[in-house]
Amino acid sequence: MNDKILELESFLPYRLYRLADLVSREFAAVYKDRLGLTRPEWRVLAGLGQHGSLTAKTLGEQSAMHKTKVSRAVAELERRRWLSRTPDENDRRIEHLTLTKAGLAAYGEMVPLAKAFERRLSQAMGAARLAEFDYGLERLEEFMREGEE
Amino acid sequence: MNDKILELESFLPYRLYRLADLVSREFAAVYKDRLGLTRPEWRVLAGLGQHGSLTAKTLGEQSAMHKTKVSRAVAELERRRWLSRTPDENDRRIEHLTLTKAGLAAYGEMVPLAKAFERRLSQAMGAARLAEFDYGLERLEEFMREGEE
DNA sequence: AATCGATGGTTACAGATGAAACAAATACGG
DNA sequence: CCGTATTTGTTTCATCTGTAACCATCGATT
Repeated sequence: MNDKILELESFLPYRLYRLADLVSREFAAVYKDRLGLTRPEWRVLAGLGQHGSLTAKTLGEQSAMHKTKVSRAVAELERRRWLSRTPDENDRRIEHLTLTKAGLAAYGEMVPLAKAFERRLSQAMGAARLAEFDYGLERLEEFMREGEE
Repeated sequence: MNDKILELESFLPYRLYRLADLVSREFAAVYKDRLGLTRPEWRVLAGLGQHGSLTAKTLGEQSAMHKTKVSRAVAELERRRWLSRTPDENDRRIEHLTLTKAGLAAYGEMVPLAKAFERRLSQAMGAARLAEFDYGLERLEEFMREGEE
């Protein structure tokens, strides 16, 4: 092993990033073509579809997005009337975000597409392999989160 | 399994992207603090450090970057005099890019840091787990590349 | 209840990004 | 050769991004 040289193509951070980028772009094509959404917008839709109602802050945590991304994505979905804001009764800084009928319809359209996409990915590995891979992801996530706070 | 709902936190594309983003940011802090590089610049440095001399095109393929990113990163590293361009004798569209002394020094400084970073990641999983994980990455990469061309 | 720090969220700004248009050179079919 | 298509690389432009500044509100302390 030459330790003066780094093999980029087997460097874990690079491989991870490249794969994630590739996968993410491919999937982005789905919701972009279909619904004209950006990634932050898709994540907001996904977050609210899954949880029913969230504040901007919780939404950001739940979907790992910077608050400015959340703010802008929410504004856009509101403009389309795919979500609505309900002021909190006790804390006027907060608004509860909920999908409208139209938003739910869009979400309902995306869910099977997302699942189909994921299924294709999973099939690229076997089910057993996938479990191992998932576990690896988990360990890494956990490791990264430790170093944080 | 409710098939009307997608669990974002276990959705593979999302998990991959989130982890890659986290890891990438953390590592970016290293080369940013240390050398003031952006990610594209770091990749150019890494590509040339590893391969000695490349054209912009090859560099782009080798490091999975859009040609405009390559173009700009190369321009910046040239401005710093970390790399130099040598015109190709047979094809005047092409320039061969090589690191200067200063560029090599920076690369030499980064390699052990990169390896240390990767080692810490690897240790988050066992060695056996890592092999499985690597294999999973490979399968996914391959699968994604198939769908391409 | 007045003050002061923390919190939820938006906005302004500066930098990074990719699609598309571009320039310069080469390849290739007639 | 000539003209056209292709390749390499840069630039332009419109969009996306995060940092930092900001505003309004809340909570705790006095």
